[in-house]
Amino acid sequence: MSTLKPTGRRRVIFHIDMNSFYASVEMAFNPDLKGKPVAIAGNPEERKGIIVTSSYEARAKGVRTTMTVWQAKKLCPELIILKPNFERYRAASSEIFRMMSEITPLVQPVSIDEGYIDVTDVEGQGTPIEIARNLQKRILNELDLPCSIGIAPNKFLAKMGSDLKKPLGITIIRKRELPETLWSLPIDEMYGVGEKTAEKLKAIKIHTIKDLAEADVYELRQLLGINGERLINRANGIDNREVDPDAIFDFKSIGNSQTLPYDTTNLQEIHYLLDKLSEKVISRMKRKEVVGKSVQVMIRYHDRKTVTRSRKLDTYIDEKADLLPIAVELFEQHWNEQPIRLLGVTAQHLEDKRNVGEQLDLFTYEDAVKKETLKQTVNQLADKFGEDTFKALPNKVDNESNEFRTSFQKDFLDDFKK
DNA sequence: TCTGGGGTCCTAGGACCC
DNA sequence: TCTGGGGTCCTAGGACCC
Repeated sequence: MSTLKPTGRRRVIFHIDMNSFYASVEMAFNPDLKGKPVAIAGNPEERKGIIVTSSYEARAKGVRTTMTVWQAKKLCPELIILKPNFERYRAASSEIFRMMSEITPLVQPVSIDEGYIDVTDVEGQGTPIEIARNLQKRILNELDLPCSIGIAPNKFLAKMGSDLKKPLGITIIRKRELPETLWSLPIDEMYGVGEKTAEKLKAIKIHTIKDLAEADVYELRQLLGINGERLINRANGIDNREVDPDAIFDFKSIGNSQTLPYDTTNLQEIHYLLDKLSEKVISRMKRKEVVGKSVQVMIRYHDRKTVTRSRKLDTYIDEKADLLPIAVELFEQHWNEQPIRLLGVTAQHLEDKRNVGEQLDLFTYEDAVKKETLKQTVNQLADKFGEDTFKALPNKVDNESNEFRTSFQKDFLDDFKK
């Protein structure tokens, strides 16, 4: 019994990818930087300073994302290093997405600097290539920012396409041209294949996307689980995912983490950081009007070994007074007393506050009724067994009252549904 | 002197229920 | 008294992406 998706329909999807986005925004903001090696680094002075983005001039000298600042400077002594300016990037980003949404409402932002649009049903704006050229020109002329665009019948191919020509490229990937456009690429360059998967694939003689496209489904399922099947499909140009404009609204977790300036075992510092992180998480939750039902703490030790510990809650929370004690408790229960490099606090199982509002009331009401009923039950049982027997048989009472409570809950919920 | 901070999705084992 | 197997939830970890 499988329900077939409405396939067969040819779609035209763009993937728009901004070229070295943060560095480009800085250059647009300060044209003196143009033509120079520029890099954006997390915290340029501290040990945790790593390169987040760099200009093409810096890349030419070997500067790469995730390098430490001191490594990058060794390769390129004249490198201009800037602190990230997120307000600037967010402002530029929302302008870009606004321009996309003037083409079609089917815009799906993926991150601050990339997104998909579905132009299948766009009319009166020219051919897909013309639409892409106009969008690219507009972003360049009005914002002074370069981007690359991939045009394809699905998201995966569009994504691969936008990666092929940088900066300022437009690449069309047609399904019938896969052997020429995609298959010759090494397996590491495929979206969805990271370091670990590439290693596993190479071990069974899969080196190019073509090798993957022709691989045995059963063998790959053994090796990579469901992902193996998916990767084979993608290598063959199959990807039915829709462009979903609402995807950004149902996020599933909100977390903040921070690497300490030095490894520590100092409880005061640790508590201070947990407090700060919890505060950030809560303030973001409030801004997005969500509540969470589970809390996770992440501890990274000196040797980068990372543990996560989480707890599911009975109720939804969105107050620091509720979050912080749980975070602290989780930390204290699971810290092995080794020096700590990084701490993180995350709220999970998020729900829209408005959707949960009624449920919150229901829970409170239910709890109240439950307590009252339990009291009655206990009294009834005391009557039934006699006060003395009752006290002597706590287990029996617990079982009886639990059974009663369970059946009561069912009735209550059934009633509520009507 | 190596390696940040924000996420999503998948897997696997144990508990628990039927 | 001895017993199978499926489904779901919870927790922890890992892979991947930008």
